[in-house]
Amino acid sequence: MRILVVEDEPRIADFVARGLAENGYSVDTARDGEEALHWPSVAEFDVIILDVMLPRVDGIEVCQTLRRQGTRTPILMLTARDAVEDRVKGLDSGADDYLVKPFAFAELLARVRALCRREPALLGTTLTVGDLSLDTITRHVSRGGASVDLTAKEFALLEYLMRHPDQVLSRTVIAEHVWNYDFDNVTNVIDVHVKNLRRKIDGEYEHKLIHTMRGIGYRISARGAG
Amino acid sequence: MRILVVEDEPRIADFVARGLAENGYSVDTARDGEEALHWPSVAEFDVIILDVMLPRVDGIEVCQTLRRQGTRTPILMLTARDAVEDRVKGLDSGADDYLVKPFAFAELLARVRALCRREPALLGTTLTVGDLSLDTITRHVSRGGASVDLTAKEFALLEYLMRHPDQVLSRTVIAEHVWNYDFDNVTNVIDVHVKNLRRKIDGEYEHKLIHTMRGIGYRISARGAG
DNA sequence: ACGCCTCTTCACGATCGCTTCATCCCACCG
DNA sequence: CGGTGGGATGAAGCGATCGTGAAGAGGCGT
Repeated sequence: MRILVVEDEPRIADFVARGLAENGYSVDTARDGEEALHWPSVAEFDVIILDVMLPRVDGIEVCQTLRRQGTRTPILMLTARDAVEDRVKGLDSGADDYLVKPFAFAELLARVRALCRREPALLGTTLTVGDLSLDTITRHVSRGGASVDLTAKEFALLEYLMRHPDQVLSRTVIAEHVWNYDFDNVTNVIDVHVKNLRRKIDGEYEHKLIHTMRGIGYRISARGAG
Repeated sequence: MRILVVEDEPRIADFVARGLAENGYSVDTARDGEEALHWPSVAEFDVIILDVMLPRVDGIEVCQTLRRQGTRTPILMLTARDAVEDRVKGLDSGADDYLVKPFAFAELLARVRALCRREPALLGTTLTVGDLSLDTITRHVSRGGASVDLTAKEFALLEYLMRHPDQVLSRTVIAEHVWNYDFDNVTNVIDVHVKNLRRKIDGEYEHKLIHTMRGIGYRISARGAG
């Protein structure tokens, strides 16, 4: 899950970025509204966290612009504590939720999770493909009852695949969601991680779940072909 | 449904009590923390609404005392709007939810309803993970019968871990609950305390309970891998 | 005021996993 | 059936992260 944090104050930006990274998100940051709007493929983020008070172009304007461009990415707005108007304006401008500064990180995390959950209508924290299951909160992964332990990147990759089952995901798309922007797409990092994932989850099983679509990308599916 | 409202300001107390009564709740009120604690059979309420700012004994203290006495009644805490520390402290001291003043009555009502629906099994007195047990009231910790003595921070850390077994907890999240809000997240205090906890708890045992999830955080679990 | 205990800080070494690279394998093309 | 290009694989480098010992800072009771 990729998140864009738009925040001018470095301390807060760091605090948020680090916390999110620890919780398995790929994070990019922008220091002002203009930078946010010029961010390449801004639409590819899964969530955008937007401070209202920004130099140059303020958060509400950024939000409006994004919505006008057709971006549907969930936006979480950070507002000053006593500016009720901002909250209203924020929601009116197309934000999905707001959080009043200063806030506890656990609160931010809870709201980000809620916003992520929105897309896949699936309730609960567990993703399932065949006999493979992955709990997004406890980070527990098991296949056919046997638990599997994964590294951070492996988990992020598998989670992304499992959020889009039966769907062919190109390397570019995967890179965009599992890695952050300064990703060097000439390497075969993804291939290597896929290989390691396979060893851990498809390893000894007859019935493979991760499939290669030559020249296109990867697909996770309980069905064999398709 | 019986509700205890603890609030010193008469206007707010009246507003809340009256509104709740109109919605079919039986309401009692206390004007300060001391009165609240001396209320006969305080445990018999279905919900307690507690202002943080109270004369004599403040809300957080009341909350802690109640929990220490083994009261499981859901507590909704009313906090001032800009006091993040209060929110965090409130939740840590055993409150189930909080509401920032000023609030809309409809919101209060919604939260009270949510708390009534909740099963009160949440705050048992002893937490258990494998052969490790921790009593939140007596503050007694033992592993496999042998008692272990911990320092205050170690206890707080272990309690927090044990309240979320099998779950990976990031340092940011741990810091927020075990330390207070102005925590410097560049140090490795958490690591050090984890190390000391391990020495006391996992030390000589073959079967380790505290696991490191590299790049993510820590997890306590009776199962080996997670 | 003193000493003890706990919490915190710091520096350093060990470890782990992400990434890179070279090489091998295989599917699909003509 | 052989060539080609994309994918798989194993190993190794390196940087980030974690564990650890020791020492400083601060609080508490005696």
